[in-house]
Amino acid sequence: MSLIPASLQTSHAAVAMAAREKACQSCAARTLSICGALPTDHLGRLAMMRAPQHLEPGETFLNEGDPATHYLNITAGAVKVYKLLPDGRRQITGFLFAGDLLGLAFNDTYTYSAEALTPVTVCRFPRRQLERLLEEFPAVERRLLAMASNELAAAQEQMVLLGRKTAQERIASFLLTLLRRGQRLGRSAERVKLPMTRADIGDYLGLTTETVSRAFTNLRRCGCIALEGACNVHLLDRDRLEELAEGGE
Amino acid sequence: MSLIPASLQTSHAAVAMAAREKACQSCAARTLSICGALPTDHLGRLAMMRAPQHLEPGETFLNEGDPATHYLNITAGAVKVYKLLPDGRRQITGFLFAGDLLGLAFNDTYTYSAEALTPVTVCRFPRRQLERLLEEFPAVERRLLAMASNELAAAQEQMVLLGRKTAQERIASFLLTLLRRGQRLGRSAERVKLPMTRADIGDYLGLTTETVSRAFTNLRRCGCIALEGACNVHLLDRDRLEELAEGGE
DNA sequence: CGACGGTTTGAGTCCGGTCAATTGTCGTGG
DNA sequence: CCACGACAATTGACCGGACTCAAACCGTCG
Repeated sequence: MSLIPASLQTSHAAVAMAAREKACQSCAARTLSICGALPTDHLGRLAMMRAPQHLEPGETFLNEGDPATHYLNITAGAVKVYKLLPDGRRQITGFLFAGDLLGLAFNDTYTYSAEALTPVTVCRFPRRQLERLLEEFPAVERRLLAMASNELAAAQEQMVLLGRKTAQERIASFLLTLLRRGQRLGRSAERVKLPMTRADIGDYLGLTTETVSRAFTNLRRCGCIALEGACNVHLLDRDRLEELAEGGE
Repeated sequence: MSLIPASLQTSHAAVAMAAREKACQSCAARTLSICGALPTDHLGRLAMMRAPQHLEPGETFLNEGDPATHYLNITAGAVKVYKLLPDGRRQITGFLFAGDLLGLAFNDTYTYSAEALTPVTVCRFPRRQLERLLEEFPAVERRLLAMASNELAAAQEQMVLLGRKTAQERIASFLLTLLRRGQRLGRSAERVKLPMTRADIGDYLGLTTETVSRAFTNLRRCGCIALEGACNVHLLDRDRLEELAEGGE
């Protein structure tokens, strides 16, 4: 069964269409996280608004201060979202992965920049069109509200981390958050992949590269984790890590 | 013109009704911030769901971990919202004032506690009822989504503060945020009232009481602010304060 | 292989935390 | 009206965790 509306199926050359359909089916599948119970044909319509866009690691595809014209749905890869101070200090406000939506927090302009960490695919939804869709399907709006609520709760958790936790606790919390997220997507229960650099982790946790590295070393020495290269973390003692993350002893 | 639906007007004793109507009219007026363009009679219905509730300073009226049964609209006074770590470290995630809504970030249980800073009035809206109303009036939902978006943007700004700013910059930012908020409510453009203690400010900005106090003293010495008692701040040099807040020199 | 970027480790410094004492503020009651 | 007590705010002295600067190490890729 095709997800593409009939009206579109006949309006393009068959070859281009086939490629496009393939791409957009996967886009549509990922887009489920936004659409919830949206009828299939409209889901297809949403996914068809734009062809997915591919980005290389290091590409900045969204700039703080630019007019906020699109919602972006990450359909593959990992992304960092950050804000800068005039003197160059940087705070990463979040890492996004497949299924995440970018554009929930906005005004007239984007209030953050976004950069690909790995090869990334995104679907760009023009604000106007999506908003028109919202009027038609309140269920989508409900879904967006729920997502925004979750983001808010996560942001508040991050405030606790940034305001009150030690370096050690921050790293432990960070690893556990990534682990939980991975588990929800059906990944391993004890292995975490870090697609970002130590500097990125530092900018996310309010630390420096060096402090991040030292904290990893400590966790390794105390037997909580094992590092397999710099980017693969094996969580050996999750319970202990949970304690450390909340300041238990 | 009464805001109370006719069905309710006849279902209670006249005397009780009069008092209740008076209380709820003011509640309804404040509730505008949620309802936007909601038809008047339904706005009244929303406001009537519960009589406003009065709270004394220091009263905790919402506990992290309790089942999330209500949305709360602050109609008067000031409130602090916070999260605790097991060992008692505290992070205040926000200060709320008249017109603010509590309950946007939730799951099954509240993820934060809330305590009155001053005498406070709140309107409690049962989740279920409000959600039923949302289905009837998508405009309200749109409004909630917009509020959540703003909260998210503010939360991200706070992450920059907590992760990357110095004590001095945090205090300057804090004062300016309060000032802007006050201005939007039609208050003075150069005076800020602080209904919270230095310890509260510290727990909001990720600092200690002492550091907060020292930062105020510095700002006073460099001529940016004047303190009139501990709770009234006169912003003498707003431009300089803006520079300090963003790390300009 | 060597070059380059990222990571780890070490040595020393500093901002903000801790502990302690003093001052200020406000409400109460003599 | 002032004295008192309680609590908040300020100030000072010292300390320590995270930052800074610098060097060594590692893995990847040409």
